[in-house]
Amino acid sequence: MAGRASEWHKLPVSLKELCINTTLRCGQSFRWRKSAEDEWSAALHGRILSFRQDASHLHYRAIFPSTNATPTSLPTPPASNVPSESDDDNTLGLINHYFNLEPNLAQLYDQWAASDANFRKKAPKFTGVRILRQDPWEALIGFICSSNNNISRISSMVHNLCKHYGPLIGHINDEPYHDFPTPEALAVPEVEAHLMKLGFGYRAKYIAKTARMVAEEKGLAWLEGLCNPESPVFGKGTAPAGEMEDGGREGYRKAQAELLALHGVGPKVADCVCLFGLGWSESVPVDTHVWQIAQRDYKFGKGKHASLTQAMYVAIANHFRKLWGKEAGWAHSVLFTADLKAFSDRITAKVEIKEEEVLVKTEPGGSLLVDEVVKKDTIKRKRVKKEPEANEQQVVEIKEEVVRRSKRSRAR
DNA sequence: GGTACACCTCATGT
DNA sequence: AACATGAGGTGTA
Repeated sequence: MAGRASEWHKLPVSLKELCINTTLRCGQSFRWRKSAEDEWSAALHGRILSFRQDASHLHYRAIFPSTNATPTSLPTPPASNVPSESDDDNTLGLINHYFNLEPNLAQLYDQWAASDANFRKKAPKFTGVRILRQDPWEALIGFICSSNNNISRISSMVHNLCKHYGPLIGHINDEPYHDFPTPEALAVPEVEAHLMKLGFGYRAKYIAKTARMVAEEKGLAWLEGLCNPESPVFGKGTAPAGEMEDGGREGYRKAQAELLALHGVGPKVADCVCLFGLGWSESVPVDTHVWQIAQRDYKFGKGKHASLTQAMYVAIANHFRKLWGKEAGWAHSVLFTADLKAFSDRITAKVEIKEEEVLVKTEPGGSLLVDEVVKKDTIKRKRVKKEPEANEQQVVEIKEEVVRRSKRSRAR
């Protein structure tokens, strides 16, 4: 049963300022599900949020539980952030906060482009990538799941956490949507064995330990206290965030250092939590992917036995901070996204179209090519041949072949 | 301090 | 069909 208030509203936003199709899929959040064509939904702050976007507007809808039950883990946004206008539940305030809509993104892109030729070259096809302001606890657990893992599996693991340990908020198309579980919910003794059974592998122990540590020892207030004071968990901050240095501001360095005490949290995961959950925009998480970018485009580690040591990690992060400044983590995320194979169609767009044309031409029977991104580096190509005359079974033959992206341009 | 190596699981390539 | 590799790493020796 759909809860209260499910009309669509809209907010004027250009695609250069926010592109949800990129931002919600680039691996900073693992919660968003496709609820319809060009529609993304997730349970957040005790409601189901859905988004669509066109060239001029972000369209949104909030569905609340039919019962006026107790609010979930996160506090209701303070009234100071309410832009008024029939927004008594402050969904608009939540959206402004979550999408981090305050900064002028086009201006930031210009700034990063001005100081970096590589950014200038790569960024134009990946405009509108915004750093989300996610809940710190959710970001922490999500990125603990990310070690030695890929986006599609991380997403399904996070989905499982919500499904088994998070409060049910509502349904869309009979699909249940759960909010993210609290630390307490994940601190119960059965969690580790259960997650193990759910296929979390060695991360089951990390999650169980970290949940207990936060729930019983450090407290959620400790985690939220690591936030950038200019960008607290919700609302507008007042306190200054400190002076920028090579290694980042003091608050960032402290947050990163404290997070390292948690099980399953190394430098990379800590930096992801800092950037995506705590509002420290200078945090530059260096994973194998960024390491490759640093080698390929910024001449790092070209030596013989170059490996991503701790020293190398810091050197790369510092280099990017010096290059792009206070929002280095943001700029880095744009380049990271540009390198994601799930988006590689944007790089090879022209080639793809040519291939299709050729294939259609060479098959006079009239065939349809449907490329869909199945996983990060593969696409599933369906060739659907249709009978010349229509009968009840239109699709006579469906061939599926899975091919590597990189090889495709040469194949055929 | 820097370097191997194991670690759960899943998908893909050989 | 078994085996290796890598996936947005971390903990340990």
